[in-house]
Amino acid sequence: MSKAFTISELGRESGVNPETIRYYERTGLLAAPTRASNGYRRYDEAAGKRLRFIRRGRELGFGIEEIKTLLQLADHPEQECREADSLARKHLAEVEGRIADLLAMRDVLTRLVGCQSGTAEHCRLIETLDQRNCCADS
Amino acid sequence: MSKAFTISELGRESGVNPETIRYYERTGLLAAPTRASNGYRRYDEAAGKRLRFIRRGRELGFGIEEIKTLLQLADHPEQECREADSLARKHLAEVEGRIADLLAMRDVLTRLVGCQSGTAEHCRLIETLDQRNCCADS
DNA sequence: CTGAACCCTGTAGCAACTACAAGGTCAACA
DNA sequence: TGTTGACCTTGTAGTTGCTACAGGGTTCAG
Repeated sequence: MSKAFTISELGRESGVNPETIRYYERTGLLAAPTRASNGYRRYDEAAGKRLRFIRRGRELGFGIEEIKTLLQLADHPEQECREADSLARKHLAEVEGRIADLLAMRDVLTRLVGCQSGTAEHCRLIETLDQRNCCADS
Repeated sequence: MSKAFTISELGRESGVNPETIRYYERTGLLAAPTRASNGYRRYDEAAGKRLRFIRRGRELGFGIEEIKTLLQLADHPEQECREADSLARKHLAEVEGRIADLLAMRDVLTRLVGCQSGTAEHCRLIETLDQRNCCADS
């Protein structure tokens, strides 16, 4: 009925490389598929859908364990989605924290690049690392 | 002449934990110090300065190998600082790339949180992961 | 003299892959 | 028919920057 894929076909179709697919199987994120008579993995459309779910979750920065939870929720539509929402909130807070850290780095780095000093002697970057309190707000 | 520190004193003084200091020594980032008669590492002020340099570099997001290069430059003030500058630029570009990725994640997540659907059936997050092309610009 | 708080080395774990090595399978082409 | 090349399999080790032991030695205070 539904088309069967080899691991590399599944990979191409869902944008995940085959080694990563095997890794997801090892870690229990993706169920082990049936095997062809030669031992090759055979995937169906449902596996593709699941893998795309995983890829999108990764693109949003969710970790493997978080995605496992989300997959469980997706499999049980009658469950409350409060858990998914709190997971998303928690994750959003982390993302915002990382953004803040990176913005602080960017600000300092922006001030440091474009140094015209010929030698490292008075290089802005080196001086900053060497003695100044580069991240102070004073 | 200059005060000697144990590894934990050095750690407290420079804000790096002792296990990390040993790790930096193993990877060649921090030179192996002299040893006391009991085999304990003995650090001097110079080591503290070097370690603070490393910590600041890490706070700016530089990798270990990059910091090794920067330390080399700091040790040779007569060298051209062009290398430091190009390293900083390259790193800044990476930081900006990561910021862009995280901002995109944040935008999507912001739209997804606060889902009021009682069940996972129509949960915004689950639906997004499940079938929608969450990152499309269409 | 006993216990806490250090120190040492070496190894293993984390996240999320990625990259082999060493072999088996299969389809196409000469 | 042979052989080439692209796939598939498993298992293991590497990546980055630490962190966390285990299993021992040392030092110091009470």
